[in-house]
Amino acid sequence: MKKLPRKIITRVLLYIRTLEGLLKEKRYLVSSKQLADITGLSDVKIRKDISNFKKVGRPRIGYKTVDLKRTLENYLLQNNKLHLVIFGAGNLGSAILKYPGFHRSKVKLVAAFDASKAKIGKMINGVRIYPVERAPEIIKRRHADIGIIAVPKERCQEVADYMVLSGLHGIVNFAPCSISVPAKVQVRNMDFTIEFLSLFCDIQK
Amino acid sequence: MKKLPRKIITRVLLYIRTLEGLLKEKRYLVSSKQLADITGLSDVKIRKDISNFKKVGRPRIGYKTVDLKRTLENYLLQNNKLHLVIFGAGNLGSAILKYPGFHRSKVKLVAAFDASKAKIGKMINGVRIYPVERAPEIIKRRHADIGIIAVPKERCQEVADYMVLSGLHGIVNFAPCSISVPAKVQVRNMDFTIEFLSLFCDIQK
DNA sequence: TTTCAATCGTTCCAAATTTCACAATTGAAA
DNA sequence: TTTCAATTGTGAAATTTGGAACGATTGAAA
Repeated sequence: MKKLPRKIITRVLLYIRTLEGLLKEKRYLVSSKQLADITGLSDVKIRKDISNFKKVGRPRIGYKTVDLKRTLENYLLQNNKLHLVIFGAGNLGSAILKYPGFHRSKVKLVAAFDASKAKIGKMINGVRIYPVERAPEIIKRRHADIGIIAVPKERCQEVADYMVLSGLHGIVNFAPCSISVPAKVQVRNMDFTIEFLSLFCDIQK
Repeated sequence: MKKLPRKIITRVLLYIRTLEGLLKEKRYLVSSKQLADITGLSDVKIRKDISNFKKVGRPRIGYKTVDLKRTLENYLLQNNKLHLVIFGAGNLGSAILKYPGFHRSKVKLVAAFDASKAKIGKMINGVRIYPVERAPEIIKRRHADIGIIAVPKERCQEVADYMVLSGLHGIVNFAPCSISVPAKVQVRNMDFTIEFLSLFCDIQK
């Protein structure tokens, strides 16, 4: 299948999260209109996103929650599991380690790395903290795909370089700074302050 | 000036953050190409974003860092300061309270609210934790603009309702769930897991 | 059985966004 | 002084995204 734009992928993941929620409430049928009400998106957009996969809805009825979820997951994740590692086990790192995200079965944080001797060997939410030097070895052994940066921004580029060296192909950067990496490595930046201010600008006018 | 689309606003905030960094390194001139290298965006896009404001660059020379930063800030923030409150002072809430974002002078977290008796009265990073019931009063007194949701998702909608009731016009939701609010209230969702998985999908193909 | 209302899937069009191409400007070097 | 290379700013083309319209399908009700 053709590669989908990031925007659609992100929305589809939101649908999957929403479908998980509906399943917990034992709602086994759902229409694009209902999904639209929950997510705040338009029903047409949702149908169009879904139609990128295969015909799975039935007119007049809607979608079977279970089937739709499975269809979206199959196309997007293809039975693969995401193995994450995190650099930095401070306040933010610990919070991410304990983040109760959806889709536990597909996403697993497999190791944390920290420079502080005092933290090495400790566990947070079932994940062991290792010295940074062991990152290349552990990343290879655990087949980690993506690394999270949760270190102070002064260390950000240095850690990013080390992540690339260790063989990671994706980086989610929570530090409020830009990093420079080879083109083959994908980066997502999560700067809280930029989000706050951008919302602020929106509501000002 | 005409209201800019959110995408441009977000990028301009990134430029401001970048310019702050350059100033710290005493770099007083910068070209769109250099900004492009740092941020990973294209130089044309950067010039076009900047041209929404006023002519501030000089051909062959580039932009004066200080002037460009001031211009962007003036148009976007207009000397206003952002007052934030946060609901939930658990792991994630504490991490946000300690987040070392840029632009400290314009962004201030003024109060935290938590349901746990044990936390009331404590301070985190200079911010006092209050009982949730005092939110409406404190939000009005401190002129808070935006509220952050950092509570478990089971409490998410309930807290969102309370935030709207308290007079907030913007919500940044860190819980992995959707919330329903009146149209006048703007919401930004920050679901870490969706970010991780969306990056994962990108690097898979 | 026929009609009807709800809903999906899709085509076409409009709007937003990005990229391209290039004229205009400017300091530096010949 | 003249030329040149670097850089800005911008109009137009290209691409992407979102929305409107609508035919097709389907179970329910008359």
